[in-house]
Amino acid sequence: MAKTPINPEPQTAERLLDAAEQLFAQKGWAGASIREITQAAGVNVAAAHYHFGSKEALLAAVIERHMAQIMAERIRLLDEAEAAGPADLSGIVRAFVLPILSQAEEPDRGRCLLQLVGRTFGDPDGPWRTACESPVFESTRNRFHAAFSRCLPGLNGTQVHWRIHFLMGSLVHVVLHGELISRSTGGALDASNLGSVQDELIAFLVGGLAVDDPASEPEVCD
Amino acid sequence: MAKTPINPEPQTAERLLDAAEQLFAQKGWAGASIREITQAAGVNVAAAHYHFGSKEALLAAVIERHMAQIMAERIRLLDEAEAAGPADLSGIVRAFVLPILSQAEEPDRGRCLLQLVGRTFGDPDGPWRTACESPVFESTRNRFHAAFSRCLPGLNGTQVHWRIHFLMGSLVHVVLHGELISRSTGGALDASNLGSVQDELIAFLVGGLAVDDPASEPEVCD
DNA sequence: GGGCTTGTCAAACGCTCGTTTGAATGCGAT
DNA sequence: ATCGCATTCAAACGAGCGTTTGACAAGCCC
Repeated sequence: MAKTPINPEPQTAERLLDAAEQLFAQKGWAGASIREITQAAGVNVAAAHYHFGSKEALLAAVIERHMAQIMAERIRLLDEAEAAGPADLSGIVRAFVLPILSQAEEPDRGRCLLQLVGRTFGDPDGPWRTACESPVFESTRNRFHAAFSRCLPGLNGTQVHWRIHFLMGSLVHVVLHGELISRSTGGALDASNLGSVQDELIAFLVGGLAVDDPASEPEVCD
Repeated sequence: MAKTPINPEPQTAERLLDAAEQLFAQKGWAGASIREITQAAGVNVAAAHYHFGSKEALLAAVIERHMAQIMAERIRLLDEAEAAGPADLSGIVRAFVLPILSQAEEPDRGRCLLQLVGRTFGDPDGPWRTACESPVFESTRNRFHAAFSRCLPGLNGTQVHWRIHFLMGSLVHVVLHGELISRSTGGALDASNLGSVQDELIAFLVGGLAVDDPASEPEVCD
């Protein structure tokens, strides 16, 4: 029961989680092997199964280790934004987006975790999908759906739902490929321009969320 | 030289491409095996290496088979939109988005191919990335960058570049997960509502692209 | 001390992987 | 008839996979 670590190396399980996080993010579920992970962690192959039971359970543990904390941070920011009455659209978007983006800033663990979770959306049936259907995700999504709906009275629930997913698409794309996108414009993605990219993203998302219901204005005008 | 097929089964290579497309899209690069693919195609394991040389080359052949055609369709629509003077924002977005979405409608091959390519963005270093850095992609991106820039005179090149990527994120997300998103609202994603989802997406993207430069208006107002 | 649990280790389990081989087949050209 | 070429096939290659096993060391409780 982990009363006191017995051996001189106290954190086998945590080092496994670290290595698994990084390698799953880099190579994907099928691409990263238990042997690679245990070797990177400097532990025996059997240790992974002893501590987690299976490769799949190891992945689930990696995701759960950090994702609930991001959801909590989202809720905290939303509470903060709604402290003085209903929040405006920009505030809700920031509460949704900033916990992800600030995690993406720290290159060591944060970005790996996010690439890992972002890959969830690209792997249709792997363990990723089921791992991300936890109630924490569900409740957070409901909370934000309500906040957005309050801010966008002209839209019905389905429309809000779709727009949240449009938002998530842009967000995931930036987290996964921000560095590559930035490099293709000539620059890097460091502290000097990361803030402005975040502002650009938030502005884009607010602009998209706030457009009028296309069904109510069938005419196209620029 | 494929003068005339000799054996009674005329298209071994094409059936391999079909099966590879579907299984790569379903299971990912490392998740789909040559044995699975050749079995689904009803051909021998060695046929894959005889016709394509390696698993990696097979994937490249799959991508190249359809992606250039989507790019050509994008350019065609953009030409059409610009036939009578500079196109408006909505017209450019439609030219960029519709070839993808209409492919996504046909469940047989189109959607598989798009899930396959969409996964490209989620697989950092696999053969996907290099396969999608072809000059066809490059030139199409440049063409649309110019069109968007003309439509958004208040933004510099880097801003336009980022906004195009925000757009691509939403687009890829919808293509990959449209069915799942739709199911989570209770309905399916069939012909009855697919058109409205497309309109919603285009409206969202136009709204996001058209927002003012956030750097020039530092104040937040809803 | 004698059990008992916890953790680690090397070794092996059966299996699937991508790839290669070499023989067999069908067909046009000489 | 004979060669050459294109194509297919069953079988095998070595490597790596996830997982299991059994032994062994170290601390706890009686």
